[in-house]
Amino acid sequence: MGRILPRDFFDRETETVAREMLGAIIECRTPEGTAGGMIVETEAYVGEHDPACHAAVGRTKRTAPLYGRPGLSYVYFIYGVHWCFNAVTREEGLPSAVLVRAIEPVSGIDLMRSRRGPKVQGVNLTNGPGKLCEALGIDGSMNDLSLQKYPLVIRAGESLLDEDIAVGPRVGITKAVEWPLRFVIRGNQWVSRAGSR
DNA sequence: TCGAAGATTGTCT
DNA sequence: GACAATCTTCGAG
Repeated sequence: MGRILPRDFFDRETETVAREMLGAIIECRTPEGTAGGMIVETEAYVGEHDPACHAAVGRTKRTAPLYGRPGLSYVYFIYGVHWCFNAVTREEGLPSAVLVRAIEPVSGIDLMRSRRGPKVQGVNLTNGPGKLCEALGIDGSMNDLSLQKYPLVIRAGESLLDEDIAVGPRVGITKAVEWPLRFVIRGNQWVSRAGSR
């Protein structure tokens, strides 16, 4: 298993971090056990000038971690049903983050299956922001934590070539949808398909 | 204090 | 493909 990505890794251009997070391993340790997966899909949210970013409406109690140090987690509850996990990037005062939209299970797969339920099969285990959070056991208690220590860490994975990475418009939002800030591993079957209709 | 909207998912048609 | 579920946050009254 690779080294834990240092805080410096996140203290760069958000698009760069989003691109290089592909292939990295996210690992979550809970009392029930440890589960981890390779990141195969990310989206960049780049500050107050990005109308789709939560920070576009200004600093609130909810978006406070976005304004914090690079390398923090930002976990938020959406639609009253699902959690979404982000890694905060850039220096303090510039609120941007990378949304992890899909992972490929690597470890603790039985644990993920038991959390997601017996009916869930195949790629449905983790091919969406809400799904991967449930599978890994991420919830509100994981918000605003350092990603350099447990329970939640991101480890270096295999390095990818440019031709392994596809860039496209973001998914599931209503503002600035056409901005090419979505990064996926080309051809990976675990990539989320939400919104690709 | 109330109403509206949201970086989604599961289920039904 | 369409729609409901369900909660947190924000802005208006």
